[in-house]
Amino acid sequence: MNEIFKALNDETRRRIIELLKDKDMNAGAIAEEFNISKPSISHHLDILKRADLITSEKKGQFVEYTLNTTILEEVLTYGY
Amino acid sequence: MNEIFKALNDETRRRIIELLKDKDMNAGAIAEEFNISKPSISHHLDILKRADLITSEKKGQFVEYTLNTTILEEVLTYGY
DNA sequence: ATAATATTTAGATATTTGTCTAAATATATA
DNA sequence: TATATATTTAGACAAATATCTAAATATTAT
Repeated sequence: MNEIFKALNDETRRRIIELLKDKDMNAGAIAEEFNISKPSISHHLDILKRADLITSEKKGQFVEYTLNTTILEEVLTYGY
Repeated sequence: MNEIFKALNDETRRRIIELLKDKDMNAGAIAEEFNISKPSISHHLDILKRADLITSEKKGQFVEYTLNTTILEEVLTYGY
């Protein structure tokens, strides 16, 4: 749970989550949405992944990221 | 919303929230629950207050802290 | 095979954050 | 008023974090 709050404690990562609510996206497409270098976005994706908030799947040379809605539910029910 | 996630991104502050779910407490009583100096706890309380997660009321020489359940609800419905 | 594209890893750096001690402020009590 | 208790403020410092550039890895296409 610690990892989840840590992951959510960043505007960029919260925006990534919002993007993935609409549709799955690959790392490059996500990076294009920000004025931040690709390595930095990759780092954010890693933190989201470690928190289990997203999952990734290699598709050819791309890596597609998907929101893990199950874990988001867990946060939303935190404390009940 | 930024302030709220920031406030929740700390184990001590989350434990303070849990304590205040049970009952209102003054700063000293809260500090006793942790192996952390009072000034540090005061700092945590300040962060929780800025996030509107708790409120405080001076009662004599004590300062009583109360959980703001309304704002907690906001977090829990984040993203809907 | 070589070159191009997509992504991650490594290492460096500036900023933020949690903690402490010492001092300041506020209230209660003798 | 003087002293004790409760809390916060101020300033310092170490650890964590977000960012960058350069390099490494993986896949596709020529």
